[in-house]
Amino acid sequence: MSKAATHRLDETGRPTIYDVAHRAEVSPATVSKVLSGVTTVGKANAARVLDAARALDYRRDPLAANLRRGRRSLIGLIIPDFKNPFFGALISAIEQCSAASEFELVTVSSGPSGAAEARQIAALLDWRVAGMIVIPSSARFPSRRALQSAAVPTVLLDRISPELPFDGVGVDNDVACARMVGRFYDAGHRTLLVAASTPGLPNMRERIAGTCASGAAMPEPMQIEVLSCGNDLAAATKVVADRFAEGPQPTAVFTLFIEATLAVLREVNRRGLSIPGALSLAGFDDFEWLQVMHPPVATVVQPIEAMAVAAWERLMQRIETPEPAHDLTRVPCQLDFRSSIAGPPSKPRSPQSGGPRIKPTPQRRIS
Amino acid sequence: MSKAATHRLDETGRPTIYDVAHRAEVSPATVSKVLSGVTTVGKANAARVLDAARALDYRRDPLAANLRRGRRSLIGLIIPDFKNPFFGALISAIEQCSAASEFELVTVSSGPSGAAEARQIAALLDWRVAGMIVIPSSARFPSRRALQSAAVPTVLLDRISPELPFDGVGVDNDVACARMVGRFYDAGHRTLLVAASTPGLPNMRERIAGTCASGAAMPEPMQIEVLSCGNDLAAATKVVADRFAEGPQPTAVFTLFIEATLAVLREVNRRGLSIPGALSLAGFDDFEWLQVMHPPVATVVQPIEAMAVAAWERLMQRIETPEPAHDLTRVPCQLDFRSSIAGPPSKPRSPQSGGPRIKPTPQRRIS
DNA sequence: GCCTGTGAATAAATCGATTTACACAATAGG
DNA sequence: CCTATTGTGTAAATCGATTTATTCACAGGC
Repeated sequence: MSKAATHRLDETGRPTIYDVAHRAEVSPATVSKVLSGVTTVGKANAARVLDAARALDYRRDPLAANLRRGRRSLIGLIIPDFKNPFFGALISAIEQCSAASEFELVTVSSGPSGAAEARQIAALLDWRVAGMIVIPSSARFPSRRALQSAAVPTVLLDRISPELPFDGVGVDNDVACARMVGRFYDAGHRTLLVAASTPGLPNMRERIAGTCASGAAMPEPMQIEVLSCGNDLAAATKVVADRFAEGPQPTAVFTLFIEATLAVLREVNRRGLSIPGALSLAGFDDFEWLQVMHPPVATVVQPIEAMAVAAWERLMQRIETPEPAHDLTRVPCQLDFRSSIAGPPSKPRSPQSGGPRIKPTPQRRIS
Repeated sequence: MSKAATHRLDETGRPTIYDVAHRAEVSPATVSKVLSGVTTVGKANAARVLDAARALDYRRDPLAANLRRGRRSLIGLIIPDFKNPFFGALISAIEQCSAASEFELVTVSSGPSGAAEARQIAALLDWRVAGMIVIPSSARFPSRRALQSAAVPTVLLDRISPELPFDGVGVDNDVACARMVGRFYDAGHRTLLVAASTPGLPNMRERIAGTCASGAAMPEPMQIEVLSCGNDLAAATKVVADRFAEGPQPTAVFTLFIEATLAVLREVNRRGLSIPGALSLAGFDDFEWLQVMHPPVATVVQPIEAMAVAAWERLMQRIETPEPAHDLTRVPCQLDFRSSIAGPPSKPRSPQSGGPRIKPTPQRRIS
């Protein structure tokens, strides 16, 4: 009682549970019970507490509440890079899941190179998050030990691998790539240049594997060349430029990450190549601007919403049942075959001349 | 002592300050002092505490620490939309500032429509953040009262207005737009279509005002038409399409937000217009993909890094000196004049013909 | 009438750190 | 030699909530 009285006076003005208790003429314990929905409280008292809380505009201090109770009310989300709108869309979708739940979402980034990953995970563990969704920055995932020993429910997202001892949600990279390769094949291509990032990311490995396997399995096996383009746009631009300058001119390119797509478009521009006349192009990851290119670029469309929902639900499961199973969920990608893929130039030509023109095929999206 | 002993056994394994104290054979108070850098501790004891902390891999619980001490160690950042890479880059830059400081950054979004703004701000206030950086979702900014009465140091970013009682950091929208208008004028344009979002956002108002004022101030005043395109891509696409279908064919378009730029590019595509032959185009906000368009699109480049640094420094100032001044900082934009701006078509044509057409098939700049 | 069981409410302990107030020793000053 | 001062260290209170253990009243069973 004196606690409430003194407190009410010296603090900046936020009411505490003691103030509410005082006004409702009950004990702080009763207030706590009412506010957290315990049923062993009389109807009359519950109503008085609710009134008092409303009247004082009381909001519980999550610091104190979380400190006392074991389980915490935060979910941590770690993404590699805020600048990549694919991750942005993922955050957005996960945030929507969290808004409908009792948890609050905290998003931090590990930096494109993953330098901050361990630090950020440690910080989130310090805050005693109830669970984490992580897009790992590398296949080795050095923070795994910390996460395991902290026994925090964790779901890996997008870059998942069966070797890591966590639940995971990703897309069917191999299948999607295989289907895109099939499209190149059907259009008549027998050679394909694949622009990958530094292999080592699990999803990238799957994409490369799916692409190569599919190409090799064709009735007339394709000749597939994989290019390691690094992680960022600058590196990819250089690698792509070098490849176009040196090797035999590619007639079909499949870019496995968005920076590579940009890099190829730059090079195509620089050389004045025509798409799909001289070069057919398809890319992983879809963005609106790819549809306003000339011609629109065919892409593998990742099911962002479905990934977010799957990851969230899996995490909620693990929080309720903390058995450390590790299941991998695969969400199927869509392919959007736009007019950037056509047949190869009928004859080998000099790079400048372009190739045969075909009229743009109507856009269609298949599941 | 018994506290430490019991604790060490039943808990999941995180050492507390009592464990460290026990191991270093000092009191918890001493440990706390050493760890927070108080100097009134003997060298020998300090060293022992540090050793013990390292040996136990002790990490302080920020919940307990923040609960006890008045000031908190979190900075809240509220942005409208994670999907917009401009905001993504801003988050990234601010995160770098925070990494070099003692504060941790928590980023949440208010949703493109701002529906969640009040809720998110209230939640951050519950967590007793030390300060906030907010990109308001509307000019009215209904949360201002809550922020003021909580007396939390706050810096508004990007969408700032002298009417709001907070410090603010933004760009020189009017100047940048005026300069871009000058470029159109110099190229020979005397009419200009301006694609704005729903006016009401302070930055958008400034852009419109700067554009109109500059156009009117030219030796031969320009005729400027402002189009309200809504907030999202779908709305902008429709408004732009309607305008191109009905009015006199525009020969120069200045898009004041990125969705409008995309919408215009879509429409240009659909109609097979040539840029800059039939239509000159410039846009606010720069992204890498705008450079791989045909031709590359001229843009106003916002100084993202500088904005982040300015906002961070201003916030740090306000946290140290909590006087509720409200200063507005303006960071200058750069203009990147790319080849999407040229002279207007030499003769006016009928709306149906829409100026010179090019084939919808890709046509690169042949060097 | 007495004992037991149940529902409702509270006092007090607790989470893990910080801070205040005080104790104790060593040094300095007179 | 005694007191004031300074430098170090600790016991205990505290932040604001939750939870445990306990009290109290009342109803039912024998």
